[in-house]
Amino acid sequence: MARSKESPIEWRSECPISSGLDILGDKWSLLIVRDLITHGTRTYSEFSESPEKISTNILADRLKLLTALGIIERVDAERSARNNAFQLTKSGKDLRKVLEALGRWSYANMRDLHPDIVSID
Amino acid sequence: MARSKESPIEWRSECPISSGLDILGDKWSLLIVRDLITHGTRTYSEFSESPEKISTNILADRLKLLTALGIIERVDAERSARNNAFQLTKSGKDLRKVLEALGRWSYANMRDLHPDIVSID
DNA sequence: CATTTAACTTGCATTTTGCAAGTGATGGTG
DNA sequence: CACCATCACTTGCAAAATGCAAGTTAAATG
Repeated sequence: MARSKESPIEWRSECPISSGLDILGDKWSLLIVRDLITHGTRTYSEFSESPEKISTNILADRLKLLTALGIIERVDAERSARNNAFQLTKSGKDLRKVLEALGRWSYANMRDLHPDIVSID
Repeated sequence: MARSKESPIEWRSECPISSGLDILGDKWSLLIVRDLITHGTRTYSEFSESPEKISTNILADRLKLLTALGIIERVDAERSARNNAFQLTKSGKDLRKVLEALGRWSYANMRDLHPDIVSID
C-alpha cells in the first residue's frame, strides 16, 4: 500500500513536544490509545461504551487520523468494517510510557481537586 | 471560560489519564509548561515569542487556568503584573516526566512524517 | 428475506480558537 | 515631572472544532 508523503498535520514548530501535541493534543486521541493499551483491541462500539462517552463523529474522525498517522490499524485490514477491531501499531504501543507518566501525574497531583480519581497500576 | 467555581474542570470520568487530559488535553497548556521547564521563569511577552506563536487571548486564558489549578504561579505574588514572570509549582515541575516521554515518542516515531523534528536530549 | 445491529454520516447548535485591534497601567527617559 | 514606549492583558468578531441527535448503509442473524 502506497503511503502518501503529505502529512495530515500542520506542524507549529520543529520541537518534538510541540509536534507530539500537534498530533495528540486534544481530549480524545489519547483516550482511544488508552482503551487499546488496556484491552488490546477495540471495535467502534466498544470505544463508544467507554465512560467518557465520545460522540460518534469525533470517534470516526480520530480513528481515521490515528490510522493515517500509523498509530493504530485494523486487526484484519482486508476484512469489512463490521466487528473488525482496531489495534495499536508499534508506534502506538510506544505511547504507553506517555500515558503512564500522565496517569501517575494526575493521581499524585490532582487528588485534592478531584477526590474520586482512581489509581492506575 | 465557561467553567464552574469550585473546580474549574468538568471531569469526564474517574480515570487519571482522562482527568489529566481534562486539564492538559489541548494544544497549548503543555507548551507553556515546556517553556517554564526549559527557562525556569517566563513573562507574558516571552511566552508570546515562542516559535508556536500562541495568541494573546489563549495565553491569558491558559495562564489563569494553570494558576487556578496550582500548576504555575507568579514569581512574586505581591508584585504588579508588569514584568512579573511565572514559574512552575511542585505539581508543575512533576510534569517534566510527561513532557520527556512525549518528546521522546515524537522524536522516535514521527521523523518520517516530520523530518525536520529536532531531538530534545 | 426480513430484521437487527455495527459502523459510520449528516445537519445543526454550541463552544473554542485564532486574529486584529484596542486599553490601561508602569516604568524608563529627557 | 511629563512623555511615551512597552507590557499585560481585553474585546470583538470570524472561523474551526466539538457535541448531540437523527439518519444511512451494509453485513450478520433468525
